[in-house]
Amino acid sequence: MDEFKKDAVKIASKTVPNISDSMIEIPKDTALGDLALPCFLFSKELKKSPNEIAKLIADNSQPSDLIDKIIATGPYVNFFIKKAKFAERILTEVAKLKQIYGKSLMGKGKTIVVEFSQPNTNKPQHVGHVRNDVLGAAISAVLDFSSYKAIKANIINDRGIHICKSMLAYQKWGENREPDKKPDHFVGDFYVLFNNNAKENPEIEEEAYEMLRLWEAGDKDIRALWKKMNNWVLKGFDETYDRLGTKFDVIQYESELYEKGRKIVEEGFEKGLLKKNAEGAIYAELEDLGVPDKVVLRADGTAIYVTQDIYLAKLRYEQYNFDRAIYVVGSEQNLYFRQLFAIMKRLGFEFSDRLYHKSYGMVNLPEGKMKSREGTVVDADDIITEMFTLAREEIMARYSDLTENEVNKRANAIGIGAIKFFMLKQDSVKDILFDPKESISFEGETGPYVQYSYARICSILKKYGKPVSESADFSLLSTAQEQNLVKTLSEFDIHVEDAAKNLDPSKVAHYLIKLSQAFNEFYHACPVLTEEQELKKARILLIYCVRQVLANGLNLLGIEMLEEM
RNA sequence: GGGCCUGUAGCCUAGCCUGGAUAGGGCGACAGCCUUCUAAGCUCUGCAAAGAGAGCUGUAGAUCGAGGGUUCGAAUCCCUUCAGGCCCGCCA
Repeated sequence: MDEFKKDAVKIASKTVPNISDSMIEIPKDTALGDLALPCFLFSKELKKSPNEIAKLIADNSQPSDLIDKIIATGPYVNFFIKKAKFAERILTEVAKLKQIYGKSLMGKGKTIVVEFSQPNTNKPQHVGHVRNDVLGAAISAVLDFSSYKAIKANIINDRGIHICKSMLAYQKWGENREPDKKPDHFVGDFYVLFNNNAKENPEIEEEAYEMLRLWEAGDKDIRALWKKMNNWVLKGFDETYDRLGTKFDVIQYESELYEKGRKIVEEGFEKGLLKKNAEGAIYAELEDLGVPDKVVLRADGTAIYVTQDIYLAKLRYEQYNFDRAIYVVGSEQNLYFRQLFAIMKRLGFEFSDRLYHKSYGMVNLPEGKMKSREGTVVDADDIITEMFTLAREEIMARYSDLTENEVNKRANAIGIGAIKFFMLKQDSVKDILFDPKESISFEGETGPYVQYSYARICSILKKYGKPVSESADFSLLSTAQEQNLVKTLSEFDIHVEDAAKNLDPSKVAHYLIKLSQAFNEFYHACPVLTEEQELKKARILLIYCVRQVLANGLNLLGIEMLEEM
């Protein structure tokens, strides 16, 4: 499109000086034109109304190689591009670049660490984690596609008071049993048990703290129990990650970092950068940086979450020399991250301004807020299973001759695709209401809708049965639906760039809906296989390109494609 | 009490950063359509009833939370205000 913009600028420049590419807009409605120049800005200088100026420019302009006609509409000069030329440019490019169509060089040579997931090993992951996992993976994929080197980093929160609570409950009431269900769920039950019990017996809270002290002191029995239960949970997590297709480049464990965090804190205190309060806890004074003070080491010397986070940031910088480190964490921790970043600044780490908190809204349920302590959460595994089952039923209702294997493969792609798309399609700052029964439908703006469009194209291409030709008579693509499809294809890179700049995969999701809609409108208006030779050839190339771009977009969101649904 | 975020049709949502042409989608409702999906079968390089649909079209539905300001022009920028969410732990 840039080429066409430049031409429009060139044409208009004959009448009005100092026009830049960036002044050219794309009209909301294609009926108005393909490119537009608003004339408000020239009004003052030329002492004429925008409408007059627009008319002047239009009257004074001649069509070119790329531009077909120039018309003034109100205060706008609208350019109509030569559709065949445009289709030729776009379709040839897609067919040539294939899976790298839309890729930009924005982040060439730059490294970004993307931390996400951060599970706690005292309980299974819930639906909120699914949003995190899916968002983190998609952001990483979008950055990769924009030529950044994205490092997917997971930090397992495998130590701390909450872990001890599950452990204590198991010690008291677990009778040394082995897991009789998915092991992370088994452990999570003891966390709930602890909290239920603590309501009547608050003294067990103190017991948990005692256990944490023993743990930090390296008590053999406690460490053995900890190891055993953590391994159970981690095994359960692996299964969940596997189902979601979540992968990491690096996994770190809080238990291996906190000691070094404590060292940094103690050094910071000796240097006078950190203070000690009356009880003996070390804290950072941050008022001058616009955030409340924050304790970084308990009075009894045990570490808290931020202790290891300080070291982890430093470690990552040493390891990767990152240009940015992004923390994908829920909005309830907005203040925490402002404090963490301020602490890093206080401690004199020059990279502190490269740290960024990618905040996202909560996942709510119709019944209200989830509380893991009370066990009122919807587990990630349950929702995955529910969507899989739902997809399976839909497939079974349509086909009866598929192998069990094939049904499961499709159900998996569709069910997981639906969850991912649902989690990614809206602005991440907003809370979402997740009604397991109603929220995810397969109709409307959904993952399956996009997958279905992809499958439809596969079906046509399969029936066509011949190799797709990269050349065609592009002037035959003359209907509104075809031209709209071409135009939509040309916009892919803009949306990917937007997604990368804003760390916002929802831009890609919206684009895929738009492209799918454009395709389905085309599908109904324009037959492919029954057309005469030349037109068929052109349309085949067109849908082949659509399929490619759908694939490229779905890949960014981590959603699988199916040749048949 | 303070800080941060959100408010767009019955419901969900895009647009807000970077102000411009009638606020774009989706669900649900109503009225239609269907040729590529699945297809029994047939006079079988083709034609296909019917079905399904996660397909398409149209209709109705919006004081862009409210008020004020800036501007030629405000959903978009600024101020005030109301409502909701989150946070203000030596939890994570």
